[in-house]
Amino acid sequence: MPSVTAELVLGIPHLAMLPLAEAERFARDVVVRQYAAREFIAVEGEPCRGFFVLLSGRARIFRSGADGREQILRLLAPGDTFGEVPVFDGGPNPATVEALDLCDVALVPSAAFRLIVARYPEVAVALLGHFARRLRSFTELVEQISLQTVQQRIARYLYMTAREEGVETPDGLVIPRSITQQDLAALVGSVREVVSRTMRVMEEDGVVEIRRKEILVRDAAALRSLI
Amino acid sequence: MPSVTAELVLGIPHLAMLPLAEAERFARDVVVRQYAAREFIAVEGEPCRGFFVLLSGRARIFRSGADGREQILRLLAPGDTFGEVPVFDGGPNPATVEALDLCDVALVPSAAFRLIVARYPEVAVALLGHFARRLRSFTELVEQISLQTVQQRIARYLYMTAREEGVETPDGLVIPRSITQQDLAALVGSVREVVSRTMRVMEEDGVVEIRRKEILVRDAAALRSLI
DNA sequence: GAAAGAATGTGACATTCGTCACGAGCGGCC
DNA sequence: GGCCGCTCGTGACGAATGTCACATTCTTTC
Repeated sequence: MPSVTAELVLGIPHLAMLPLAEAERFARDVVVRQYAAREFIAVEGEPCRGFFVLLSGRARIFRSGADGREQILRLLAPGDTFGEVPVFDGGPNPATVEALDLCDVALVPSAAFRLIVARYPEVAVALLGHFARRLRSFTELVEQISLQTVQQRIARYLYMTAREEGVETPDGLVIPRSITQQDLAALVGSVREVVSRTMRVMEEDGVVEIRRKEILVRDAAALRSLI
Repeated sequence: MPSVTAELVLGIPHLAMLPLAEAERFARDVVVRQYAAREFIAVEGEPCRGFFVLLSGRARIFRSGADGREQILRLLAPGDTFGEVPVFDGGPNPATVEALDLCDVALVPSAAFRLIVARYPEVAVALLGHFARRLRSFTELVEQISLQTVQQRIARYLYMTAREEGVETPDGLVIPRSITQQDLAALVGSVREVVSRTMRVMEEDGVVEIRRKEILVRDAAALRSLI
């Protein structure tokens, strides 16, 4: 079991305001493990052992339906936490978490964490803020899947990603392609083929340019107007 | 401004464990108002004034898309609370809340509530549990809308409602029709016509019987197997 | 540098689902 | 009792989207 430092604990979003002594005590309970690409970090329906912090690598949280189709609920980047829900409602894991790359993951046991939450109101308030933001983003996701077309959802993804990760070039914003079309489809609630075709149409309209490893947003305003 | 008693405050789910003195102090900040059927209690995008408790009547939380279609996120019954999200993430209302009946609603101002949360860890923990359950149910909603057919979603609604509110009769469980087909459609992410037709099909298959004011579940097992 | 494995592009097709239009039933409300 | 408004039923239609099959391109591995 790798040893965990107090710095790592203080680096966990919800726990940044812990006193150092408490962080050191707490560090003894935290376990770090590495997961290979495609390995499951948590599985839907299984009992919860605690909540997780993604230290490095990327992962996806998804649910899968009867026919094998999947819906991604959230993509995880380093620093993100997940698995808080079952810690606080006592149920099983609501979804499956799968490593996309090689991932380092810290596991914070439920019991220790709940103690901290009850003792440090700042932690509880930080966590409430986190839950609130997550609920808000679920609201958006439901609206998009239910009320918007696939093209609108893809346009939104591209527009948002371009704003967050886009790199300026003479031709427009370049988005490094961080996920496959398969995953993009699962993210927007569709299937690979439809995503491929939809992006082609947007390319023919001169809005974007689909390249192998990146996407060039030629006309951000036009992209925005599709949403 | 109607006066509010400490008992009412202690009856609010998250606040049940407050000491009486605190509840009495807190009661002075709470405001009760009545809303007519169809009146908006909160509007998407507007700034948040606090969180609400539905004291009597029923209401729906929904988002509406460009074409006027609506997606219901949650149906509210007496005792339910809503509007907590913007209190804790600082954003505007994420959705619109509309009274279905004549409703009595208590408004708990943000500032007073946040103070209580910071001071009483039990309140914070209760609230975390509440948020966690809501996140879990959103997970279910997303999966259903994204991965299941309209028939499956309707079957699930009928099955769940029959279990919760159904009354045993010789012919099967009777569900009082508490919402219109329009609202049922908005709840499962579809449109009225499709809901009407789908329920007809289920009726022809002998699973349910659609009556004017109620729905009879003839064969609960068959209903379950449709999900 | 082959060979295997991913990821992607694309055509043809099936089906669900949403849209439009209209009629019927029921319940207030003067 | 008769006019309205709301809810519901239903047919016809079209569009969006999912399915299947297969070719192509790129990446990784041995």
